[in-house]
Amino acid sequence: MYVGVHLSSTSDKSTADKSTADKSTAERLISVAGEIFAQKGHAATVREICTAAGCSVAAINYYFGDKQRLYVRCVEAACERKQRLFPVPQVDTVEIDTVEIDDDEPSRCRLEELLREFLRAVARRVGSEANLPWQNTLVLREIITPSEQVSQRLGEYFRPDFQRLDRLLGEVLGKELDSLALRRSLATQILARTMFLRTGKNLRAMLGLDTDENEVPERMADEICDSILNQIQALRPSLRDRNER
Amino acid sequence: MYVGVHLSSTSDKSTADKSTADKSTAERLISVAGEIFAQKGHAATVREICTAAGCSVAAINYYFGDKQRLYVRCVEAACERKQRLFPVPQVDTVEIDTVEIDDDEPSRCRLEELLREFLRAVARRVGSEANLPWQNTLVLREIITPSEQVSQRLGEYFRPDFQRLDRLLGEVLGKELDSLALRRSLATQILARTMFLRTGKNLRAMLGLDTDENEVPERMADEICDSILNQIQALRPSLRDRNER
DNA sequence: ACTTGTTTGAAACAACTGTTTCACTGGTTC
DNA sequence: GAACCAGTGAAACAGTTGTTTCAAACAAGT
Repeated sequence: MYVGVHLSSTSDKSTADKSTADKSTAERLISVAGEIFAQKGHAATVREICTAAGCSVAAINYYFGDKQRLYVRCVEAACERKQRLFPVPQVDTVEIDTVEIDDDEPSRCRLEELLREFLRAVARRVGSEANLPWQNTLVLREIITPSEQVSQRLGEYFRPDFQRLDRLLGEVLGKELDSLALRRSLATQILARTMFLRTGKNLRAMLGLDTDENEVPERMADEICDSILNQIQALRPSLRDRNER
Repeated sequence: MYVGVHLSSTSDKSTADKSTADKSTAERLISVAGEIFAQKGHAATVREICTAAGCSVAAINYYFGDKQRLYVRCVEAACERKQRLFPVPQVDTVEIDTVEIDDDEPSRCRLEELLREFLRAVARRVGSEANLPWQNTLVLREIITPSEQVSQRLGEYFRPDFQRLDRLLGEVLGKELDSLALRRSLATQILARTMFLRTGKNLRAMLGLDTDENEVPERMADEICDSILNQIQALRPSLRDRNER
């Protein structure tokens, strides 16, 4: 019977993933299974996973208990790797609190640069397919058709970053513009355009469009950030008039 | 041996779908299989499909040849139903061509209203979960992990609508602002925020956010349209100065 | 009634599914 | 050496998979 203690020796290896070599069997299983699960979902079979990982079928039950728990572990590993490889810049709340919220121009510029760095970080996380070949696909699958066991765990991964974005938007808006509805509207727009960094590639391929040069995540993040800041600017009549000199 | 001529009698039934009653076996199979495929992907089994459809397992091979071709038929049926139930307003090119492209205010208003109607239509298509319980999910699955046989067929369904959006954006921009890069940028933004009408629901549920009242597709389409028009407006310095009186 | 072609249900098919068992490594500790 | 133990491979397990077969049911035309 599986008791679930074998993985304690593998999770502390903080080295980057080598290509299916010199990794432990459990690590190889996760990366190989993650890729196959991303492609085929639950239709992936334990035999093709183990053949690709170069081990016998007994390994899955030995290390993870059963196929379902291997799948859950793959999603968790995907989130962990996304966060570790592309960490969101920690918004120092102290730094924010010391900034005066009124129309002080340089402090607002500082806040806008923080938002830009944040958007670049999450754009890198979603858009860099080379470093995350299957992780984003697997997470996207769970977003479209959530399974009970995984979705709440995914929520725990997303929530802190979302709250950070929400707080950041509130600071950029300033106290006379800030409102829950406006923050949600802007955050929704950001989430949508960020997710499209991943889904848009396939959609463009379907439409037969040439993959444009905006593929670089930072480039797209800047476009999103400029768009958001312009929309906020348009809501600030006093500042706009000042710039219209 | 399956010869693929049985469906000719079912495709001309243009009535709306009744709930698994009085429909032909092939139609019941498509709607039931579509729902199960949307939930479980290719992990769905022919037996659970046929049990839900109330027929024997032989029916799938009799009407569709095999499971894979039933799946392809489900995706096609999803696209057909989406287009039939929520048709995109046919932009009358004659009407557009007769409109002068210069800064004539009422004609530009007319073009912007055409864009708004277009965005509302595609928002209804993507956002109305009551009338399309599984169709959008199935199509989204194929966008994230495209299969060779289906993706090009999906492209043929999407392309005319996308080209119509592209043309419409060019007209709204006007000849002095229009450019391929700008059109693509705006179209990308629109596609992203439209797709999020569907994916955002699950994401909000994961984040524990209360489902806001903006769920109404038209409401969201108007928000997108206003945002797009404002961004275009910001690029038109002459007009903005005129409105700043 | 008889023939015709279409549709269905039950059973059977081989192949494959996830999981378990068990013998057997290779290494460590007494 | 002997005893231990995490880790592995090969085989076997019962159950399920997609597909096929075949006889029966059915409606329609002659």
